[in-house]
Amino acid sequence: MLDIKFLRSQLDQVKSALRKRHSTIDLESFLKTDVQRRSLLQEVEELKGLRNKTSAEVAQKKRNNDDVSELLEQMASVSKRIKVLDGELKEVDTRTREFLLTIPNIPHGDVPVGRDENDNRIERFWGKKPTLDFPPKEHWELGTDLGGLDFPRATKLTGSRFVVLKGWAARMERALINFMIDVHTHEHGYTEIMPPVIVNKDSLLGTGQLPKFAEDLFKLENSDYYLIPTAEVPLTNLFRDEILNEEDLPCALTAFTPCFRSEAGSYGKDTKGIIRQHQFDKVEMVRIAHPDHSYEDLELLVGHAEDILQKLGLHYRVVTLCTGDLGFSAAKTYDIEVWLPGQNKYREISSCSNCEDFQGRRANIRFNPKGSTKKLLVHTLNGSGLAVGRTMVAIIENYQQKDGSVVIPDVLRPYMDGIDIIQPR
RNA sequence: GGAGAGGUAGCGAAGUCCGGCCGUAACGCGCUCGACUCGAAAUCGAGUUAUCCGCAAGGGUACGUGGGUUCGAAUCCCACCCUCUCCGCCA
Repeated sequence: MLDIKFLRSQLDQVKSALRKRHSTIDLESFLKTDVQRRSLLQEVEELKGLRNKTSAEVAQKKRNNDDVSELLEQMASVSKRIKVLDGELKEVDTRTREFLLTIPNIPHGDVPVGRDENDNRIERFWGKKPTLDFPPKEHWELGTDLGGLDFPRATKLTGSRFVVLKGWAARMERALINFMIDVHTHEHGYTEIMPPVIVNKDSLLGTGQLPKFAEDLFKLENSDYYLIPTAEVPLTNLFRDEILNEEDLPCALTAFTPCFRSEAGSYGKDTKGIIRQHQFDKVEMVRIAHPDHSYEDLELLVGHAEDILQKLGLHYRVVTLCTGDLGFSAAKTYDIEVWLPGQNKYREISSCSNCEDFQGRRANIRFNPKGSTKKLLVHTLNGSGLAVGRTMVAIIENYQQKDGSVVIPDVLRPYMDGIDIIQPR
């Protein structure tokens, strides 16, 4: 959510930011509502001031046994008027708030202006593509042949875009989760959290999934509960409506959770394999940061995600998302794209964002700066560290051998009973 | 699911029966500053809600949420939400 004062005073800047995002939000009619709101507010506040003053007078006169009938008569009509105006004001207030909740964040000045992923800026590469002296296979073919991925049965159990992991694949999923969490907690200074994976509406409003993106979520019937699309939601909302101490910043949290996405509007995309599922595992990192240092924190965060890929020996590149590709709540986002030889493509495996105070304002997360009584909004950052299923895809495709076997990366072997290779049956 | 208790500032909590002199909200804790001290503890003193409109002066709002009664509601009435305790059920 943007600061309404900022919106009023820096209208041109906001308009230009929205244009860069290719957003078609109508600010003009909103501003008219805002003017209306403020004039209503002034009128009703004046009347309430009068009412309060007169009420005190009534109390005083009654104590002296003076006649108050005239005052009571006057105030009856004032109160009626207040009730009418309060009703109008409430309606306008609701509209204002709902509108503010639909405006996306303003991109950071460093973010390249562009339309879609083709305009993203490549920042750096790490590692090299593996040299394979045979035509590489895609992960679903290898995974199925090796008996680890079972798509038909997942379809039977549930439907499309689900998978059953079996044997070594189930084991690798669990190994990856433990490996990632261990690195983040032992080497990167994160505190591990096991949050609920079902959250309420306020939490989703706080991080920006609602009200605009309800169709992307799974909602539970007969309640206002939703399955989380990412652990960013529970981790960031841990501090909703709280006031933190300045010395507790930055607060770094990590969590493994399953994530649930309806994937509405992605019907033709990635229908094969486990790249795009309705349910997937992810290790998430969240940082609640001091506003003066949040961009340093963003570099740390993306570095922590990169470290996982480096330890696994997977080639990747880092890109800065352009304005057209940027998510709703983010001011700046780095995507990490891992190389997939089977698909002959770089694919997103982590997304690391600084939301600045956008979520902080929505979720009302503040901190107490030393030597000041004024409470300030925190900056919030989140990043995958990493998407577990996609990491398995990357391992399968990058470490595949000519005979269809898959070598296990060194760092993962202690997590898999020392297994060094998955052999075809 | 049943019974009971509760929701007031950063935290705990008084106030609710009996509406106005109680929301810049008693009292306690915490926090900040100061005094004492070589320093600290203890003690003493001062300060400390948030938010909105307004250039300002000033004013408004908020006692879980939403309604109602009233000139006036933390306080009375109605509905709902949440938390805790006990009972039942349950991995």
